[in-house]
Amino acid sequence: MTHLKNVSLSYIAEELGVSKTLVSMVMNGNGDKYGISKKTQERVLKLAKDLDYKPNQFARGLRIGKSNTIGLVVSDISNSFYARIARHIEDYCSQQDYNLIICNSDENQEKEIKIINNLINKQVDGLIISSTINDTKHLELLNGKDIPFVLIDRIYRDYPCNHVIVDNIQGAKDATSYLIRKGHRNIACFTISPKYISTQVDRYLGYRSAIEEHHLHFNRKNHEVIPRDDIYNSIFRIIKIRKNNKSLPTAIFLANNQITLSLLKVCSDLEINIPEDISIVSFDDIEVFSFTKPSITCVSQPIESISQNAVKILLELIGKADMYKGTLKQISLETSLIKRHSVKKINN
Amino acid sequence: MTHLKNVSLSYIAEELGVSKTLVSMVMNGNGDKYGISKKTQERVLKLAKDLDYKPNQFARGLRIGKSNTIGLVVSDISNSFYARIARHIEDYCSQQDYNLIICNSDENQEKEIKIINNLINKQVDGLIISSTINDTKHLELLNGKDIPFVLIDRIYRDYPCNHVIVDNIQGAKDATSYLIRKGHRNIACFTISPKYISTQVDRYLGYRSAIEEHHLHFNRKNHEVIPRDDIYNSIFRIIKIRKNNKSLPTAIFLANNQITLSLLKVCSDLEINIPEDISIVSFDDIEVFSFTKPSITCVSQPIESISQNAVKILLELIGKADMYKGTLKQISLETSLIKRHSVKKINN
DNA sequence: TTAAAAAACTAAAACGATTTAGATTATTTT
DNA sequence: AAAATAATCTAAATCGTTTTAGTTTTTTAA
Repeated sequence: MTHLKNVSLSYIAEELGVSKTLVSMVMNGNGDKYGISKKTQERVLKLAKDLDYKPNQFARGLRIGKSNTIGLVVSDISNSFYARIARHIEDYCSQQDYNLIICNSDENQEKEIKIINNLINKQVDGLIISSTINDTKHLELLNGKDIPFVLIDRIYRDYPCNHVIVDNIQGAKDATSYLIRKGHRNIACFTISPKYISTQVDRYLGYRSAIEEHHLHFNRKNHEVIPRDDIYNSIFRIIKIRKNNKSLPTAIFLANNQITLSLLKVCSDLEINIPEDISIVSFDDIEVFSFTKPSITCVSQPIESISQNAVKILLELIGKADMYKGTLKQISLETSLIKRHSVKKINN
Repeated sequence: MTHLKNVSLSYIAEELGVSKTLVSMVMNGNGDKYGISKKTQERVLKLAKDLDYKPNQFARGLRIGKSNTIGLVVSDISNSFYARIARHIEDYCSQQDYNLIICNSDENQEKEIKIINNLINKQVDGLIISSTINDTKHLELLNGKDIPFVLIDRIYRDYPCNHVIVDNIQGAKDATSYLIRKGHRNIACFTISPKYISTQVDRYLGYRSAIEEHHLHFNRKNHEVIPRDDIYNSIFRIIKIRKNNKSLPTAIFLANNQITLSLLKVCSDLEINIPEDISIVSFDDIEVFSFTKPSITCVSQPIESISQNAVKILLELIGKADMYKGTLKQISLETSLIKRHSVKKINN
């Protein structure tokens, strides 16, 4: 393979004795539209193929203002939930000839702002964001620059925009109701900080609503917000104190998979048995949950559907920005309760 | 925030009544070098900041031929091992102002070729690849086009190039020797297809070398290659037959984490207890392994170091391609054996 | 045979940055 | 005050596409 200088439109045009306009038209499949003769089209296509011509994306992007790249912003791609989301998003993107730039915000607001600016700067055609930010300035920025985006997983109650989420309220309600049906009356709920994140708010709401609908006593002290940067220790403290007090709940609804993992360790360290001493239901179905002893009953999110819908909406927005301007695409998907072995039936 | 037309160099230049050459120089931090007066530099910087000027990356890329983007090719980003690799690679990249495009090959050779072509086409500045391909044509292509790349995880014995791997032979040897030291004499080894992948070859070699060094009887039948697309069933069959035959080994060295996960299920389904009936040591330390009952003894790879070294080498190559031409950067890192509870001591 | 219509093609501008090769202006030197 | 030098700054080409507004050539119609 000889190492030719980069093959450009002009080079092909020169070789064939035609204009680069013509070559461009043919290469973009518009030969017929512009009335280029079949014979010429074939000549162009043939040479382009022989020379392995690849249009320069910088030049193309400069001219038409599109990068065919979208950005994905999540807190941590190594978190199994986001890893699977990312995997499916990449699949759907690549099917549509889009590439995916993945960035991690680490639940750090300034970092996320930086990332979004960087992605704008990189001229991504659109963004899929699971945002950790408390306000909506970043979204206003995107709207101001007419850059399409879709929120996933987490949303803003008072700033409507395109999103694909899961019905967290219902999911949490299902989980809690299941515990109630199994005879539990004293059920705690652990959410994770920062507490403004919509998923955590909604899951708490769902938990609470199940408690109330079943006319159980609602005890404010049964809700704990676990600080994200010290999960194990804070759970350890909470459980230890309650154990000493003999005030352990009979069941806990865990609104986040990281909390659940730490709780498992804590229980093992404090010699508390699941589900004999405490029953648990977790949000998210991560791989680990089917391998633990006992395996964990949990609320499963339709990861593939979240991903597919997010990409679909985003690409539609990118394709015809004006057409969708003003319309909102908001999707809320159902969760499903996966019953395993972390819940014990109690007879009252 | 008024929605200005995109701010360009020329716009800033016009506003200030200077040339865009000057603005470009200042914006690239070359004001002093080209003798632009401090006062002018400040004026430029100030206005650029006020207008939130962001250089157009297409234009810049077109001119200087750099995208500040690198591509990462792995088989599956949702696999916890690669998810963590990706996470660290993204960290190091973003620290150096590079973005990361992640692609999944699905262990499909044609797909990987397509991906690499697409990434070349996208003008990535370099690639980090964990390749699934059997030959090296794709690498020759990259070399032909002078696109720097670094292989991770998997390499080609007879096609030397830059790489960062782990000493798989030693890791497997450590694992197997540990089993031997625990009194095991009949040790099987399960690797995963495709069998040409260097990691699997090397781990088998390490296993074998431990057996031989300890003067144990080497039994060819103790090595099984599990087909990647039917892991559970094929392990099920193997174990079931051996169980019926009473020819189960006392221990198995599992050269891949997916095999281990399936084996756990199989053992549970066939009511074989680990480590009482069979001891196991796995390659890779994935999160699950500390949560299973029993927890899994395994060979852990230094994921952060692999990632960091790969990025470091790649960025050096990108920076000064000619300087490194001909030199090879090859790094082999040490693994460590993490002792948990999946191995039983046997008294002979 | 010539004008009109249709078919096939093209020149040149534009996108927005970088960079080369100079031009202008200010300051020193003699 | 003229010449030399230093300090600032700039015009224009360039990267490789796409696209607008044509032009040229061929065919058809009268």
